[in-house]
Amino acid sequence: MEAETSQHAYDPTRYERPAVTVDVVIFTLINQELHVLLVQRRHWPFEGFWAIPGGFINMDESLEAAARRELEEETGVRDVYLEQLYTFGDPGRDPRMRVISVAYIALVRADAQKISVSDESTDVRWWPVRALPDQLAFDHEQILAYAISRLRSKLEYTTLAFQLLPELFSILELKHIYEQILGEKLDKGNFYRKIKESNLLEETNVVREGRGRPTRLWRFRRDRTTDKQFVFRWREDRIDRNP
Amino acid sequence: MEAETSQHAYDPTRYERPAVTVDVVIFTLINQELHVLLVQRRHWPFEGFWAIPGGFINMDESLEAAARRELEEETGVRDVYLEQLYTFGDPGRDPRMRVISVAYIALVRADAQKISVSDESTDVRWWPVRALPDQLAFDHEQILAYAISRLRSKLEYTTLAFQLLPELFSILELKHIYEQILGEKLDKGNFYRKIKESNLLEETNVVREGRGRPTRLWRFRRDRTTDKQFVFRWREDRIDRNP
DNA sequence: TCAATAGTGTCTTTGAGACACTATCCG
DNA sequence: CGGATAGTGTCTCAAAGACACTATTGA
Repeated sequence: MEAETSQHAYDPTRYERPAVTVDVVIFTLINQELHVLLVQRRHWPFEGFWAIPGGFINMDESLEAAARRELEEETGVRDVYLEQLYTFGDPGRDPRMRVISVAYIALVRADAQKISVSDESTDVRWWPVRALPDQLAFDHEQILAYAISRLRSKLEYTTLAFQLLPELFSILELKHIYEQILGEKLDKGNFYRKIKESNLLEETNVVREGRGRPTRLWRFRRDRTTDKQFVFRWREDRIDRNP
Repeated sequence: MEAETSQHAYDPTRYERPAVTVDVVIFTLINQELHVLLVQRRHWPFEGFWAIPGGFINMDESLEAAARRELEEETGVRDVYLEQLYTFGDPGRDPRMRVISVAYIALVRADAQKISVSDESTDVRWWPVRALPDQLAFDHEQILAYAISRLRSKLEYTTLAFQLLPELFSILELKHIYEQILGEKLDKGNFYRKIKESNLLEETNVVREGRGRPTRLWRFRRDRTTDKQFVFRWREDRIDRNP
């Protein structure tokens, strides 16, 4: 219950209030590799450090709306997969004041992220998750680590990976993504089998030529951008511990 | 990143701030049935409605510490399983002001909850989740529904069920809990097999007499109260959608 | 003895994984 | 033809489920 813990009425306005921000961990795939968007801070504290993009919530918008606003401000992208990750609120995580940060994960399609992130500005960058900056601002290392771990575990039992792919892709490309993110090699035959059995993909007539035998391209069946259906599961074992 | 969205420095203090509360959905098992603790509101808004216990955070305590404080205030119980659920922050969910609520789930052992919840006070009650009040205060129906769904899905792939059990219990009791919470009958033989293979339980010499053949009692192997090891998984399929 | 509850054994089916095989392109 | 990449078929083994069986108590 809110604003009332014991038997008497409370005056909630007399409480000191923390600041509330929304931070968005934005993932995309660049050259088949998982990247995350970070911004470089220009002021104290943590001046020069890289940080997860975010900002204060407005009093009239929902948390998710705030996350979408931040996302669009940073990348110009809308209608992407967005999910609340966790809320971080330890005292002292920001030296200026008490800040509660509601962290979100966003998945941006591989072909969409080109639109965004103006190339000339050096203070916003896609970082490969395998080679992140040594130190991040605030407790953002912890947030990012948790985001990556959650993404990994969710990919194992959801269709989330499709959110990262372009409209058309080959099955072996998809396999590659899974390998990237799970960090292990998968068997080609078994992958073909499972993905076909799942019936989540739709064959197209499009074929892409390459060095060897040309590849058939496929697309994800349902409305991709906002799909939250959790159907396909590559592997059974996954763990999502709290940070 | 916090307190800085664009290129210039911000004065964060000029932002209006929401109130931040922590709500704790406290589960326990009474007569083998899942119950949740609710408190009845005595003041506007939602006077007379039942609500999830919670309260404002102090400026010098972490979110989890606030949740533990609330939990102890309501039930007198410490050292229980506690996990952050989700953060609810839609504008208008509290008519008095903008409130961000960080919701937690707590699991209280079956034999512990007797200590708590003074019987004479009618404004704090354990409610069976199968027969909850029609309407709850604020958006607490949504919070509670999500908590139950999360609990269900987590029980399927974690050892969380043990957190609800007393120190000693029989395997068929454990099976009963799983059936209760999953809402389906499980095969006795298969349950015995899986639970033994998991090696999570430790046989005791204690035997409980009943109507038929006496039952051997078991205990959970590791430090139970704070154990977060996710090892035993009754079934593979689980889904945890956002609320 | 039987009713009641506890606990075990075993057969069948499913599905994951390993891995060898075939297919189609370019040169 | 051979190298390269795409895609298929099939065997094995382990785990899940169904279900029949045995065990131990009290009345």
